[in-house]
Amino acid sequence: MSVDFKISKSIFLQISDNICNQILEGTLKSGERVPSIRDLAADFEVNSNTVLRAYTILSDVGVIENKRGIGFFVTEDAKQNILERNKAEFFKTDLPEFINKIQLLKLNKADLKDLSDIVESLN
Amino acid sequence: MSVDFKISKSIFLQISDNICNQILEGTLKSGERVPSIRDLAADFEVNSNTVLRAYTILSDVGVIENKRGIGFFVTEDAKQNILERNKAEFFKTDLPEFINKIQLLKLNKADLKDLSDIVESLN
Amino acid sequence: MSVDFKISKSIFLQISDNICNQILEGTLKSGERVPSIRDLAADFEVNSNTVLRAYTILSDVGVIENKRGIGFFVTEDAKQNILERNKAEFFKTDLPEFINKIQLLKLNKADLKDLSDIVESLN
Amino acid sequence: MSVDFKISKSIFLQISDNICNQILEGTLKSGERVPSIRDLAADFEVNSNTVLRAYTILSDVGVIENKRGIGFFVTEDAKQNILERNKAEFFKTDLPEFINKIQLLKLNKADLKDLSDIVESLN
DNA sequence: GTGGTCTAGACCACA
DNA sequence: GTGGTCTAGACCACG
Repeated sequence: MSVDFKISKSIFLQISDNICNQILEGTLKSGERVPSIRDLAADFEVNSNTVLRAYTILSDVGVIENKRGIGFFVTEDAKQNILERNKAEFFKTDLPEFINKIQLLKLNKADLKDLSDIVESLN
Repeated sequence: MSVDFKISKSIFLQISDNICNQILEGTLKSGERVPSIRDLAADFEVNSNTVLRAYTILSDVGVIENKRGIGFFVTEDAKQNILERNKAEFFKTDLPEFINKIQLLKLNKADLKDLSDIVESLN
Repeated sequence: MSVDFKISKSIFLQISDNICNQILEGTLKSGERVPSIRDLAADFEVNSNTVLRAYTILSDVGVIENKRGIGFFVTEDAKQNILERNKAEFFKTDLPEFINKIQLLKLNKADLKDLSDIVESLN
Repeated sequence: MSVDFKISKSIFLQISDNICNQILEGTLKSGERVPSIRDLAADFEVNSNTVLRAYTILSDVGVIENKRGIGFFVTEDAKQNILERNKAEFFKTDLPEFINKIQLLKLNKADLKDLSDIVESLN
């Protein structure tokens, strides 16, 4: 695997996002072991400390947990945990900022047709 | 004025955004003088170098212009200028990311009712 | 049995403490056989090397002894032995640290009523 | 300053404890700047990453906060914050374990006279 | 000057 | 084998 990291965001955050997304998508399931720090560092071609940092953060927020000497495992409530955090962040920050931009830029309905269509197609 | 800067974004960028927003809102009009670097630094309780950096960027993109010895002034086409830049940025980055988040978080119509209402009320 | 090990202390130490406590409580008596390494490893869901390490330590300090091919047994003077070691450790380390904490946290008599009652009820 | 760190505990934890204790003692007051990472690293003769780690933890728990480009400062509610955390930990873990040890070791009143005296002298 | 990120690598305890 | 700590040092953005 060769991964391109964005320059605008810390690598360790991109790694933790990557793990979270795999959990949300179902690629990684509760109880499953995530790759060892060394393996993931090799895959991503980064320093193992960088992966460790990502894993430490995910541990702190209860998405993965360490079984000593064995590795890190996805927690039971990882998925829900991630969704809750991300939703809270979305409604607190992303949505207001987005609405603010719409109004500041004086966009019109036509500009946002794609968005409307997508929202309309939701449950 | 006591301002809370976000940790995730450079202060000088937040300051230049602030000026741009004031121009978009009409608080600052073409031809008007923007606050002196010293005053704004005092207001925001930041280093004056930080304000200078924000003003330099705004000068570079033609939103304000320096009249030596007098101060910085909002250019004639500042508003238009900002709108163009921000719109391009919005459609290239903000909108796709926003849509992506909606889908990752599996939000439903009800979650986004506020947004829909606002979009619906546009021209 | 499913046991929660603390993260702050080695598992093998927690296992040896567990055995010692059972001896102090009388659950395990002198001359009795302690669980086989395999059984205990299965009970605790740990690697058998980890149990072996705990047993090795307990053997070294004369709390259990190995009868080759049969298993580990509680020694005659296990209880006495443990008490002496633990008391020495208690007065040298635990008690001073505990007192220090009481003072740092500026606790009052009411906070420590439970403790006082227990101490008062001793011989 | 030459500091002796205990081998049984991570240096970065001992550093964060050290800062907390200075705050509890009043040596460091709310709003004051804590030493720069580099300075403290030099004082303690450790790597600056080690100090950074200590400071990061203290930031995460709201004991200090970063003013970008300037340094770390003790938060308004640092003292209360530390006391609350430590007290919660004390009543949840330290006290029960301590009481448990008293009983397991079958200590008597005489053994704990010092402790009793200290408790008795509290408010 | 400040802190923040990342690397390379040593060393350790633990399972 | 696993992760955890620490070091030394480079490089960066920011104020």
